[in-house]
Amino acid sequence: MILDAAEACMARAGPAGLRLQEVAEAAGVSHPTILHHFESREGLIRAVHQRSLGQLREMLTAAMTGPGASIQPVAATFAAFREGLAQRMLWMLQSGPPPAGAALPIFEEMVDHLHAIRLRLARPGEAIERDDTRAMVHLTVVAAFGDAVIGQRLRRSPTPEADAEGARRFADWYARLLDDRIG
Amino acid sequence: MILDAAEACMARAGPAGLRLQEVAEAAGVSHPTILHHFESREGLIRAVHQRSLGQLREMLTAAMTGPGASIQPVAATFAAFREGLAQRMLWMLQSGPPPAGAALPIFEEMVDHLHAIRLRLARPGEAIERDDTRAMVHLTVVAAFGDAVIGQRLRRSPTPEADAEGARRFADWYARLLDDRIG
DNA sequence: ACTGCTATCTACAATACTGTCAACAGTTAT
DNA sequence: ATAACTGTTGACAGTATTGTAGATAGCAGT
Repeated sequence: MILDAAEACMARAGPAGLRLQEVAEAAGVSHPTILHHFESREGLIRAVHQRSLGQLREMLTAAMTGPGASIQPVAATFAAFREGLAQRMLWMLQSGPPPAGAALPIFEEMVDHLHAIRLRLARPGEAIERDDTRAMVHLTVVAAFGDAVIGQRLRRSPTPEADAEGARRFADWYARLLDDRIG
Repeated sequence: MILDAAEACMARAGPAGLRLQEVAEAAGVSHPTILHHFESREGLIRAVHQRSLGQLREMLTAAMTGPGASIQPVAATFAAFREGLAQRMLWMLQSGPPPAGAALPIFEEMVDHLHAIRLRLARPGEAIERDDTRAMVHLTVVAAFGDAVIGQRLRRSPTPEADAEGARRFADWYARLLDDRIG
């Protein structure tokens, strides 16, 4: 699939470093074939982003609606960002302004979701601020994103496996931190 | 200055999108002059990263050794990342493997610094885990990085000024969250 | 069978980009 | 003054990259 090949090439140098010849070779076609399907180099990049946007929504929705109140969803969010979501968001950011609206709706859904949980768990008379919930979700997203992008450089793990384990432990630690704040 | 021009050009498309002609024009010189000083395009990019590395260390040290136990340093860290530190780290990440060691020492210093504060504030008999401190610093760095890169897209601020204000409020909120955990 | 459509290819054109070269000016040392 | 060195430049070479054109093959509908 050409889009997969394009993503693989972007992994090396980002959207600006994408080369049609390279994508073509990776996809096992000639480069005019790519131009035939996507109009231009820019069109190919747009198509990659379009697909990424759908995957972003899918992965975050799955993470959010999983079992558990906080630990599980937070761990799933961190995992999703590590498994390519962060890189795709990065590529979209680096390709100029977002295609209108883009990722905001899913973020608002996450806020709604967590706020409902907090209201359900609240002790009678306890005030639950929506801004507070929004900040929690914001922190979770930026931390998951940041950890996916630079986390590996801060951990001094010798192997990728050890790094993945360290990332899991950090996500769990963070989930408990959030839990203390929620409960 | 050529390095400033190179950074300005990178701001558009990252290291992979850097064009010597473009840098030359921005710097007011011809492109062979750049090659004369930096050997090659790669050499120019390396030089930019070398300088960025020094600035990174400088900014984080300044943020860390500022007044206050937690609120001020955390706010300063977030501000530093927003003022270009995050973008420079991103460029370094996108230019292949780091030049050996690179940013780790400053991270360890931050852990030491915060851990000393925690030990000083600890009630007698209270156990302070170093791994816990490390996780706090890790969270602070990845969150500051993440907020600098994607924070603007999550806030729906109409103007850059409003966004900056929102970022400040979020940094304060986070600093208080950390304070509760420390104190 | 013929027509039109789609996907694909090879070959090519036009441009963009990096890096080299020889020349030139300014500065410093002898 | 002259030589050497440094920083700069325009012109150029070689290659890479995007995009175009025409030819070809497969396939569906008539």
